[in-house]
Amino acid sequence: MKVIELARAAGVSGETVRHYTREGLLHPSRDPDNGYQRYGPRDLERLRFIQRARTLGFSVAEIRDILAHADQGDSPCPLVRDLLASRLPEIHARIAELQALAKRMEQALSTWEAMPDGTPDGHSLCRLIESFPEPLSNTTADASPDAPSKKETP
Amino acid sequence: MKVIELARAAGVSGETVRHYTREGLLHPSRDPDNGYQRYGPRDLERLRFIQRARTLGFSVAEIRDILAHADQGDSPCPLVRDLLASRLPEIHARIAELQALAKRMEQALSTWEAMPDGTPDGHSLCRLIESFPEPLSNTTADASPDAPSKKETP
DNA sequence: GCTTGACCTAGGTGTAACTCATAGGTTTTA
DNA sequence: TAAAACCTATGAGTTACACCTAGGTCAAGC
Repeated sequence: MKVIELARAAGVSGETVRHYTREGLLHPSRDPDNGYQRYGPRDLERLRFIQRARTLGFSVAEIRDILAHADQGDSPCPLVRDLLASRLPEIHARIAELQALAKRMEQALSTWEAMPDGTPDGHSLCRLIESFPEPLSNTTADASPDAPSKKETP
Repeated sequence: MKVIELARAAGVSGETVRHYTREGLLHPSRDPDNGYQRYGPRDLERLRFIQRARTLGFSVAEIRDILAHADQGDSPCPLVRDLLASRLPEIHARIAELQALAKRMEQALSTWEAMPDGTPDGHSLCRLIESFPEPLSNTTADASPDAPSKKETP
């Protein structure tokens, strides 16, 4: 199979297949005549595995690790389970965040209906946003020298 | 105020303040003595506005536009409302996606408990993932020449 | 035989919103 | 006075691809 054939069989773009190959998730052989990448049915299985793992929230790098374990004959299952278990609470947190966001947006839109559309007065920028509660910030001071960072689904 | 002072007052990192400044959301003056950026209380208000807008799901570029409108004396409100209204369904879709993801993950973890932890047999990589339904793929063929793309909250 | 279109290669760029690093100058504090 | 904390500008790294360049390959139709 050539790139596009594999891609079509799995329902992804050729670029995606090339990307996974560059990233070391797929290991095609080479056609000695023209240097084209050649994939076999095992690669299709592998690609489908990748897709399922992606829908489970694994990053490409994590999937590469999982596949590397499996390629070495080790069971990747404990790794997979750990990753899954550690990610799950993050997902739930993200859902809660987004639900709060949606709520704020809906609240904003409905507040709007009660407000005139005109230019906001004086120094105010947009009441709609200005009247919103601030994100829970440590308004006073921050112990750490710099970077109060917050990462999401890494 | 210097960078860090503004940053601490708003509960963000100095880098973030510098980033917003580079991106044109904040317009500090310069200390002629040493070239340091100088922010005033208006910048703190502005930064807090930015934070609220970010929690409402606006991108930095969108906020720059909103602020530019307001700086010109135009009401940014219609712009804000349109952005809000167009983004809301995307947020809901994203929530649904994440909920489905969480469900799959939980299902995976509980399926696991019924399975042995050992090396998966033969050619299987990880039953846990392999036994999952494939993402709804157009397994047969794809009309478009390439790139079945899918974007999320741009 | 030749063109056309679909495909291939490698490599580089772009995306979002920062974060981190580099290299050197300044201010504050002990 | 020296170290710690901060400042400057600039460039690179992060994710998972998509897109582009520039040039090579291949099958089909004329």
